[in-house]
Amino acid sequence: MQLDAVDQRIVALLVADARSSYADIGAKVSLSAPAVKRRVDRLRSSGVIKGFTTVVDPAAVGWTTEAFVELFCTGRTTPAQITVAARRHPEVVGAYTVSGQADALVHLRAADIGHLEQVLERLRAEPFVTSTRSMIVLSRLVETPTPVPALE
Amino acid sequence: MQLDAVDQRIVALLVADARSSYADIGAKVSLSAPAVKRRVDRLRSSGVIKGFTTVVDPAAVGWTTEAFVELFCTGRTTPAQITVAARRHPEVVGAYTVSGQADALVHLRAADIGHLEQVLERLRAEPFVTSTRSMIVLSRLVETPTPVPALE
DNA sequence: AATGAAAAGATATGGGC
DNA sequence: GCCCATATCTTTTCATT
Repeated sequence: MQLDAVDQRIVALLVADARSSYADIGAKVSLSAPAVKRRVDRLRSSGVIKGFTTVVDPAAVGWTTEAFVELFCTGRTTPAQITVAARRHPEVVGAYTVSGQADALVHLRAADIGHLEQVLERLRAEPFVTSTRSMIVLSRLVETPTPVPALE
Repeated sequence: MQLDAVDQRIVALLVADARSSYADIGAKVSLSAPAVKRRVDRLRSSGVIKGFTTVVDPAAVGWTTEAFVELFCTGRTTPAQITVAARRHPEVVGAYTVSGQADALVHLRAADIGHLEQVLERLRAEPFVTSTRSMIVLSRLVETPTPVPALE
């Protein structure tokens, strides 16, 4: 789908605050509220906007530990297999196939180090995983949503 | 701040859809709309809820390339220095200090490989960076918000 | 301290143009 | 795309537990 400059600004405003009213957005992009809503509906149904979510402080909900784990897999492993395995574990918040030495990179959140160790054990028990290399997050410096070129 | 079971369910519902109405949430947690609003206000002001955002398909807004870059830094580098440097680049969507060989891990999104290369050059030009190791994302298998133990 | 009911104002949403 | 009408939602006030 092709986005014009107004669509991009609407998306950028919704990324900044998903609960903005259509009227507020409209005031900023010089459209009426119904016009904004129609664009947002179109952006949603076309898949540009995948949903609206809430940014939660992980520590506040009891998840204080975070890690990135490189997976080294057997030769015949497919991305689909990794996906299925990753989705089995609610602690996996991100998973990517990557270039370089590792085959995949998995982003984990866990309650504490004990929980993390347990998830790592479960991951390493997957039949296609030959080895892993973990980076435990010491501090989260930056974490932002996908930037949208806003064309201000 | 201490969250009770109802707070956790409210947070989980808002993570699933940040635009749910207070009445809808209230119907699911057996509270009136004003009661839900008061809890959400409290969760926001206490920092449990950091904000509401929109999940965008990066490809749809012109960002087709993604990478994770390990940074190796000089001995005297502080997390604050890395934070400042990372925030200078809008392509940095995540940055973390980590245990292991690397000092930091940076998550980048860029329009294309050329753009990514240019960002990498800028990162490597930071005075405290001694070397980098890049993993280019071949496919995004999983990407979900922080899970909230929902206690259903 | 937290809740529900009611009321007022703001917003969402569909139809007509 | 806009304007309008109505349904729904948000938010404040107030009384109750």
